[in-house]
Amino acid sequence: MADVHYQPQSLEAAIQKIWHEQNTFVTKEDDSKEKFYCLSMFPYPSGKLHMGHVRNYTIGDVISRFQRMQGKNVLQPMGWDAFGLPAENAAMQNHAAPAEWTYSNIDYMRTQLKSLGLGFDWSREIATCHPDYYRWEQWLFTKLMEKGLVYRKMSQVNWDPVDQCVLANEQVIDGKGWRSGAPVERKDIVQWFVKITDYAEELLQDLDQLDGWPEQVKTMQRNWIGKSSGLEISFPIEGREGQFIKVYTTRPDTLMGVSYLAVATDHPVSHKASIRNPALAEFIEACSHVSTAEADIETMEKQGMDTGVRVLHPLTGEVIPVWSANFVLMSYGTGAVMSVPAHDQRDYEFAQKYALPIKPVILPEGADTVDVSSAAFTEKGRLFNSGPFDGLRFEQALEAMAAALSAKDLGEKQTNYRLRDWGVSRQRYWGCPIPAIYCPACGVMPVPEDQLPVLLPEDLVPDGAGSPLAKLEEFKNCDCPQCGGRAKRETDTFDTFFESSWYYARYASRDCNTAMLDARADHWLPVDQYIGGIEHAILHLLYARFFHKLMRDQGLVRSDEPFKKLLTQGMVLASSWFSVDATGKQTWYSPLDVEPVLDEKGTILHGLLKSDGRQVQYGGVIKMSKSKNNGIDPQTLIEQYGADTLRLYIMFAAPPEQTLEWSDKGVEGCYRFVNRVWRLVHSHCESGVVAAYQGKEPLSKEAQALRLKVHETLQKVGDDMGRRQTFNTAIAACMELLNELTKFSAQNAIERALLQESLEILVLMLSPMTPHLSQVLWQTLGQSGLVVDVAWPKVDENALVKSQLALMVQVNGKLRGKIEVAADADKTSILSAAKHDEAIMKFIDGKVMLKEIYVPGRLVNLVVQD
RNA sequence: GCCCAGGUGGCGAAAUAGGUAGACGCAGGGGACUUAAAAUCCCCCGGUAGAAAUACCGUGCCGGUUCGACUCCGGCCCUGGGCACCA
Repeated sequence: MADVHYQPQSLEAAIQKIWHEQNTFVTKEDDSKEKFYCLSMFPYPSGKLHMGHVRNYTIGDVISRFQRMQGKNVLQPMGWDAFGLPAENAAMQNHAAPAEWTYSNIDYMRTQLKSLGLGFDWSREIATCHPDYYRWEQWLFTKLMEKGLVYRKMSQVNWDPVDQCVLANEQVIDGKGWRSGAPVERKDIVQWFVKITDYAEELLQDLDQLDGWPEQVKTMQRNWIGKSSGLEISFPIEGREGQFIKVYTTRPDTLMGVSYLAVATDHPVSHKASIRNPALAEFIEACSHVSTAEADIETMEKQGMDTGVRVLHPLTGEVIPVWSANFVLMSYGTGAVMSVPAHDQRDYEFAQKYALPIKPVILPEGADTVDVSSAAFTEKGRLFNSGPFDGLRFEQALEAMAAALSAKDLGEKQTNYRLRDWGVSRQRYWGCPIPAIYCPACGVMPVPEDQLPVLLPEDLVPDGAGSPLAKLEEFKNCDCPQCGGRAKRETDTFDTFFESSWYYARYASRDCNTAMLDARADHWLPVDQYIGGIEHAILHLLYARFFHKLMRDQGLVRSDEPFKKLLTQGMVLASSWFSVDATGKQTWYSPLDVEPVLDEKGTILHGLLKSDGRQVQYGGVIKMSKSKNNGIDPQTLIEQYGADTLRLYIMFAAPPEQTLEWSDKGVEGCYRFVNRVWRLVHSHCESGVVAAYQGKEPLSKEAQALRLKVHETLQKVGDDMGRRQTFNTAIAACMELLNELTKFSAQNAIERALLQESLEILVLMLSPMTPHLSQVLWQTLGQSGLVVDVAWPKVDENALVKSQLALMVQVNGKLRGKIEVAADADKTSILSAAKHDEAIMKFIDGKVMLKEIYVPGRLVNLVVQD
């Protein structure tokens, strides 16, 4: 035959050209077909595609193509989460405007996505930094202002005293600013908040209708929302008539065991007390040098100091000290907690450290003493040491305490949420301007609709010392829309989660310039399949759910939830290598430049640099990142093996939810497979294509077995790709089938027709993963048209009928043999066959049979007395 | 610290509803083809004992439920993700 070699580079470019010319993936609303909206999380345009993107978008593309072959009208859009911090950092480095950097990154990454053969509808492309996009979130925000769903309040940020700017949590390293190295300070500034807590209950309840979401993600969101019920209790401040410290507790049953109150270091009580207490002032100052990140606060050493303030127990009048403590957060609840060391472990440790009293008031069920000599007793039980409440259990105690407190007007039952309102202000330049105006005469007001959008000037270059917007007079100064006097514009920009909270809806109405969304949004929404990293399980997905409800209540969409089904993909990892120089500085090397050295068991000892043979240390298999220099560039692989091989490997190496460890050798294995498919199709077609076997003519035993395998595989692959979404096992099944097909040699015209049928099915099954290869081979097999428009092949039930079954036979649960039985054999004859099998008789001879178990189609277990 | 996952051969993994542990692939070993190499094709490949048949052990650790546990239950260890200004 003419030697036709597999040349992915030219082949893939040619197929991509056809898709482009025929507008293959441009999607229109079409009521004659079931719609399927398949969405992958849009990328931040960081410069170039990384493997995590490749994985995300390949999964989405495979699902999209599979669903299209099921006859659905598939929408798969793509866009750019284009505002954000990295653009400002790059701008500072290159002394260029973030806009320029962002747009050129977008252009490059778009060509990369196209070279992967992803079937996106590019006519719907969105970049969130474009005014046509962000004007609508400004508009929605002004509507929320009118509805009272946003407000301003003081809130803490990480402040770099040298660079005079607000730092993101990730810019605080060991309590110091990443650029200046100065210890961070906490600073209170006025910021905008959106009342997500007004929707807390609905966000919680509606999780129950998200059947297509992983349980794990729903659990995380439930815990994040953190609904609890308890009491809010007021402790009167001694000597200050009419003043109280309010606390919220979920354990009111322990109220009689309170030994102190703990308030945040930035609680008004702390501040007031510190005025005449230099030691306390110093303590509070010291505590202010910790980042605002909860993980930092929760893991630091618990410290506190007596404020000297005293409160009265609301029921007994007992005098209770008030401590200022670094682990109490002002932004949580009331910024104060009641401490019961006997029944809370953190309070216990704190009390031990500062020699505060530990008063047990709860007994374990059925016991008459409680041991708190080494740890708190944190379970619920029966009250004692609690005066009139002795003997009560939790529920009764809650009611009784609530009644007693409410009689004195010092407490009431309350439902609380851990969820806090969404702080959306950022003191940054490269973001969407918050559309608000401050007039000295008229106050704070939204920018009127006819003045939207508030345009972000795109030519500014940040210098690291605060937001350039705040320094730009022509941006800042404006006229008051009410009185016409001089006014100031808000110079903060939105949290970038704002943009990513509604982009999924805008794709449907992306060219609408009269409204945020139009009727097409309800045609496509909700998203049928959403795919993205597990790291977005809480924040992004919760904010997007919230935004959807805000848009619904604004009359923009009808559905309650944006994402019907969610697939959370795992990260892409690679091995890492480093060396340490005399000063302790680590240098990281690309895994491509290192030859691992193994011991005889295969454990990695160290590596040798391919360049000069220097020894380097193994840093384990970790997330691909720039800082660890262990990223693998997808572009190189596309050039070397083609997009199909890369796509196939990334889908084969692990199930989508799991982390994926990169292996160059694994890619080669997939390349071999692709080549084998190529060669088998060509060697079959060498002697001409034939019509596929239809299941009519009788087949030889071998041919029948092969056809069974083909249709079993088809059944499995359809199930794996559709219901199970385990693409790795689908590909493994295709590999098994290829192995069988390679061994089979067609002896006559009927068997050649069978091979034709088998190859057509194989090519179609693989097409979601290897769309270019399949397209070309489809034509080689004598077919015309686009594979993506071919209907998914149907399983021939007749091909699945088996006459014989292989059953495992166990004795006392241990595998001892196998038997072949007729497919329609009954239980009695199967058990008898098992008992008369030579291998089995050895194990049951002369023993008392206790039980005979037959699991239909699977196994026999004979239980005998030992 | 808190919340959520995961842990199976030398490696990535499979076992879908409690029923053959290790499919498929990688690496490795042996062979065929070749002047040779590459490519390709075939065979072997969890551990221990054994020439083999086979037996025993084996799914992070300890214990439990069951005729039968990678799978269910209780406790522990380790690794990863998130923790509200990275996206």
